[in-house]
Amino acid sequence: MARAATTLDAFNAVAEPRRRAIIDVLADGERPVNDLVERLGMTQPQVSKHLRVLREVGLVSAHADGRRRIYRLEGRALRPIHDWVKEYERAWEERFSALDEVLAEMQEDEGEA
Amino acid sequence: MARAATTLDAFNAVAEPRRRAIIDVLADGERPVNDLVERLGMTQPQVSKHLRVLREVGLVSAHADGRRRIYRLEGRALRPIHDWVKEYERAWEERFSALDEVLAEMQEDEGEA
DNA sequence: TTGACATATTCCTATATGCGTATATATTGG
DNA sequence: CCAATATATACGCATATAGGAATATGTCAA
Repeated sequence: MARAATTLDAFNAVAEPRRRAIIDVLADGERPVNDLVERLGMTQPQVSKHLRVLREVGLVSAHADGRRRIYRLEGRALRPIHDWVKEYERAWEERFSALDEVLAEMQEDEGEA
Repeated sequence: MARAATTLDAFNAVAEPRRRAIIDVLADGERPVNDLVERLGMTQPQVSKHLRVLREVGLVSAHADGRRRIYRLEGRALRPIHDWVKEYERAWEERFSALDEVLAEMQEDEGEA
């Protein structure tokens, strides 16, 4: 078996640094392909191919504007990643002392009840 | 060129679902390899190989305990992922929609007036 | 229609993968 | 030392990749 497809989910799509770079640029607003090409210094086919992957996992959407295609970030597709990794946030937030952790958990339990 | 190495960074290491599963189990506390094997229903070599990848990106550490090796989660290696994805959090928190933001600001201004 | 522009797709190749199976490398108990 | 246990590594395989180059598709302008 080979590695999972990049188009399997956001985790795989986003593992590629160039695709994260594209996402970061699109975070400032929608852009045509050529803008990304210039801004990122990658070749046009590469950008188009990366955009295809991002489209297939729902991370970007596109609409036509004349002969151009405007790409827009669909940030909510990043949510599964955020939700998963957030669980581990306290691992590096040392302000969560042992006591704080207990208190936080107690509050969480209350919230769930 | 092929895909980036899974050991390149946490993004790539974590793209594999089985490795996330290992991380999720280790979140409850350190465990020897065999525990992971039983708990996750994967073969022992597979677990060892996934652990190797996780070790190489600093996501887990290991120490010997007799003939066993106890693996521990190093959650702070997930921080780059968290930091990156957190930037996009408001994309799905609809309470931060553009309109809501404007309305909230107007109300704040009224209150101050 | 023709040509220029914008984007997508195809073909090629080297490469790293994840899994299975088999085997190597500790470490312990007797 | 030997056998048993625990883990790591090696080998073979099918597969999907990222990049480059070339080309196809689509759209506008005159």
